[in-house]
Amino acid sequence: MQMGVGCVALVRISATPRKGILLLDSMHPSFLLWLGFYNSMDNNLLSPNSISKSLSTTPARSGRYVKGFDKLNDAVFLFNRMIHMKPLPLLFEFNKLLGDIVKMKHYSTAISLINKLWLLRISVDAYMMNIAINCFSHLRRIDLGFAMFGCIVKCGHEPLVSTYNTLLKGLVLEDRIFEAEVLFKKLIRERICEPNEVTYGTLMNGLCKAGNTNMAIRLLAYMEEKGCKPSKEGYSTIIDGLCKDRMVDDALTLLAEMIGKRVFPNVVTYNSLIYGLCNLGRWEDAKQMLREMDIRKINPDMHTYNILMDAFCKEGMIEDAESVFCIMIEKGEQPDVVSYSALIDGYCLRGQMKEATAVFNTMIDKNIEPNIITLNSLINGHCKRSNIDEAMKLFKEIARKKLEPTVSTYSTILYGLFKVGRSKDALELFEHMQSIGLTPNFITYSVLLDGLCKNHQVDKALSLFRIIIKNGIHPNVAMYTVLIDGSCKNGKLDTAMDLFCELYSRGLHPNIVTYNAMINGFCNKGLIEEAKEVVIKMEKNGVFPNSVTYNIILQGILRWKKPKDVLSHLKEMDARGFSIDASSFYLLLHMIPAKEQDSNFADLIQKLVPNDVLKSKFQPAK
DNA sequence: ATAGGGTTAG
Repeated sequence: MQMGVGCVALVRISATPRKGILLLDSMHPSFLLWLGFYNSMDNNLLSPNSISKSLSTTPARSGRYVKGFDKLNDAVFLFNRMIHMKPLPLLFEFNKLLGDIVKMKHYSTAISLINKLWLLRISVDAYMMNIAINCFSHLRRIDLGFAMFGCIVKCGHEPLVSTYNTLLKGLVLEDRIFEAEVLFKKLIRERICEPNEVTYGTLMNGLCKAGNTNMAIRLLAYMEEKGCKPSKEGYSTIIDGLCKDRMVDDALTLLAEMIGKRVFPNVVTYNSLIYGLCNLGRWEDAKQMLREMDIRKINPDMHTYNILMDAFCKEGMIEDAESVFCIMIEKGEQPDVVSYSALIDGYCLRGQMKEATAVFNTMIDKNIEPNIITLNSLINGHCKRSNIDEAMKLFKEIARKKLEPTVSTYSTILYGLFKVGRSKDALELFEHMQSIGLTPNFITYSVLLDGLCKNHQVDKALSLFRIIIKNGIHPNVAMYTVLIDGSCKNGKLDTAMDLFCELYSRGLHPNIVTYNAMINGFCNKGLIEEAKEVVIKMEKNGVFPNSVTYNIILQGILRWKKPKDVLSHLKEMDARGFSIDASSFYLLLHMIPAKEQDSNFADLIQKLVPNDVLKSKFQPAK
């Protein structure tokens, strides 16, 4: 745990006699310089004349405050006037103004203004300290927050619980949950302060974010034991964690429990539940939540509408999402970048790039700045349609818009490049993403393995697979399936069989796709009997062959010219209700000599070939 | 009086 940094020790700070008020020694021009803030910010967010700069920039994560430009301008202007008023306005006036600026998410501006007070040797109180620490947290610089904390301690002031809460929140925002836990335990063990419901709530949120909802639930029980009554925020945190873990019924139970204890849910609580229910496709239950909100006179907000729009779009129900879009406007909520992004993603998932682009243009017309997620969706849509040029155009647009590409951006582009066979470019991009400090994740690796296999670079995929495992990634069935399929299609049946065994030893279970890949491997080698044995084995394991399975075997029989097996296989397909796909039909036409096509065959084929295959000009699928 | 906890999009 870094409690303050070295440079703080060099700072001489003197306190005014009044408790809770800090005054810095005038020898130092700026606390930001002491804290190394100017030097350590790479993106120039805070250069010495940052106030004017931050006036001309909008916060990176939201386009919502573009309209707040004048408000920010006013706030900064007022602040600067207040500084020179005599007598000086009360600190709480400054704090209120700073609070407004923080609400507008102009964190570096707020820090600069506090710094200005500091420079003028105007005393700063604990509230203002909390504001500053909070701003550092949002800028992902909790190290500087701790440095500031060091200042407070240094001049002999007792930090408040809220100060610790703010520090905890900063750690949570940087995913440093372990350190947050350490700090929390230290507070209790050394009796530094009595945690309040905010302290517990912050830590519970951190635990949920780290995937440890169970521990968060235990903490909820613990705080009650200690006589600290959980607030609606505390309950909502756990409910949200449970919903994200898809344990929505447990979340609903907790909702009943909190109401039983007369802690009443608000719109945030319901938003989490609606998200969780929609995510499981429990539309009726989600509707019930909306009805309950209505009864409790809780109005849906922006998040509610966005959650619903997103859920509909993911289900391909864009028309319903558009209805929600209209309703929210009717109810006086302006759709924001999330609303538009949800719609864009919905169209992209359906491959309707014209429509997606139209929505994109609309949002730009409405002065709503697209963010990286919006662009990622569009890039994904173009990649899915194999339109890598359009995808690349947007990829370049990211830098032009001064946005930061994410790991997902790269994963998506990698997918697109592999899809059109540009594996060399993909591998270069993979190197590039790492060189700019982005760590590939599970999805990146999955895309890479799939791309390499589909582009006949199975050996590369296999050696990468070993590296991935060494790096601590736990492969799933899909990864194994990709490699098994790739191995089989490249004639490496032995490798495929080894992978198949390995998958079992990891406690994973092959699915229908895995089995089909293996069956295909045997068929490609002419080992039709072995392929059929796999079918028996998979049925024993509770995975049942599908139409693809039977067509793979049929094609194996046809390729390896075993006409005697054809009829019996077709009869089995008929018995099981499977039909002949286009590839099989193509092979049937070309490989069965005319004299073999007796009436028996003709009838069966007639029966097993669906009309759409007959009409498809008999082109093979591949 | 002013600060600090929970919700949405790839």
